[in-house]
Amino acid sequence: MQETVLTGALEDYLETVYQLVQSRKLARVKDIARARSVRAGSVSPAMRRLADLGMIRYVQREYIDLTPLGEEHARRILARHRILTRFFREILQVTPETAEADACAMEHSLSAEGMDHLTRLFEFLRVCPDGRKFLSSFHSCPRIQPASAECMLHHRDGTEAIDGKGGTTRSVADLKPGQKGRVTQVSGEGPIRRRLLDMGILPDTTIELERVAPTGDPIWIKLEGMQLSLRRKEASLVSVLAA
Amino acid sequence: MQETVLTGALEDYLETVYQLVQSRKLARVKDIARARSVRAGSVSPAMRRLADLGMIRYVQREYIDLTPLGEEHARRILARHRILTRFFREILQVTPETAEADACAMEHSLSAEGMDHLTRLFEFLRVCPDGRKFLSSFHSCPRIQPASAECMLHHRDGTEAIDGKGGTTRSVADLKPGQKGRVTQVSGEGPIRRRLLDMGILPDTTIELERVAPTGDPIWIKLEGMQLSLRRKEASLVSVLAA
DNA sequence: TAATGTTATTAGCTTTGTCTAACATGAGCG
DNA sequence: CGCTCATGTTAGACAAAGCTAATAACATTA
Repeated sequence: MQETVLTGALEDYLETVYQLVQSRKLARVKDIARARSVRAGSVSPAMRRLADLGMIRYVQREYIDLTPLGEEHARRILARHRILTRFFREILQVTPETAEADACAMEHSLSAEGMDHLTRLFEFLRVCPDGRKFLSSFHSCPRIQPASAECMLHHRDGTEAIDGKGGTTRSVADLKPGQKGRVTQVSGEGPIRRRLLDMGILPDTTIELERVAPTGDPIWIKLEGMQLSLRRKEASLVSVLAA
Repeated sequence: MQETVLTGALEDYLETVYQLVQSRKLARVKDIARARSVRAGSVSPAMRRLADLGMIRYVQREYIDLTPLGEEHARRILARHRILTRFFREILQVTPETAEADACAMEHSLSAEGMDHLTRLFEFLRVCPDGRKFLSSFHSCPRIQPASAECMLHHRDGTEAIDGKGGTTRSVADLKPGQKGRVTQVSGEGPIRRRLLDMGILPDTTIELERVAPTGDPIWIKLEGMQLSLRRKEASLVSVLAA
């Protein structure tokens, strides 16, 4: 009954124990090992540690039982897991396996505040009419699931909306050296899009064109204080609002 | 130049090195240690491992430099960090420090697919008119920032919307033993709301009322195959659509 | 009762990542 | 030239998690 804190791995064990106790009324070392894809030899010491923390009642070689404290923790972790999985699946629409894996990784690290606000976002998207409308236009966007061309129009509208008082939208490739622009949209698909995002090019970041190679092809930009070089083809996919 | 993979900690070091090189043109062990809040003695071996992985050029006692490979990795990690931070701050509106901490924890574990879809969601919310409209109603909701009562109306509408063909909405406290309901809304604030969420009570989960104590106060429910007990006061905050 | 098989525990080893404390190196100064 | 100080490196310890292999404790079966 120490006053140490649960590590991620211990939280996982606790969650597993809870699920086993719920589903088949008993948790044995062997089942826990199988559920967590770990050898039995790793489970015993983990159980001892959980017992030291006052989370489980653990008499060697007998069945494992949660204390009220452990049950409370386990439920909290499981609830986190569930809402994260649902967020990834229902809102972001990633594949179920990825959703599961990402939820697993996040459930131990996300702050209470982040979790709380994410939950509110989730509820809002599912419950509020604005949210539901948004969600359906998000999910039907060709960028996520090829469907209608409607969304591209939205994007064009969006540019206007960000724009506000009618600045000129152009691509980074059309800026002149020394000119700055605020990113309104990153087009492109697949690896090329990923590359642009990997460089930190996102809506509402400011880009300054530093210089253009004599041939016109590699283009050097400055972004959040960093120099980067872009192919002309890449640069043309980034829409900016000249500032 | 091994073919091992970067661990989370090494990614953090790499990110730090990149930022130091960018901001002050040189990365020394001491600066890295300070930036990461570790002792210098922990940095040296980490640098050696990064060098083994071909991420940095590292001559002992001299300044540290990124290889093109390392630079690519660092940029990707940093971009993840930035978009996660922005998502937490701008979309979820958590406090800046929490946003930073949560982004830090997630940047190493989130899958490429999850990251990609999250980025699209972010862009959509910032660029698409539906998204922008939704976002502003989300942010002005009294549950996030006490403001107008407008959102509660939305919620009421939302219930209708989830409802669809006009079932009866009531609170869990009003169900009869054996009756089931689908959660449409979780009201309440602060710890009591947190407790309900910690038990896994979310929109669109199914709850069955198992039994009610003779006095009427503790209420036992079944949720995702688990038995839970609720105070009457808590149960009355959960709206369900009788199924 | 003895033999066999399943399950749990333990001991010993590995990796990662941290710490402290001792030691090394080089720069600047007296 | 040699001292001192800031900075880097190394060695040794420790904790968390995992693995394997040996052993212990039951349970079943012959």
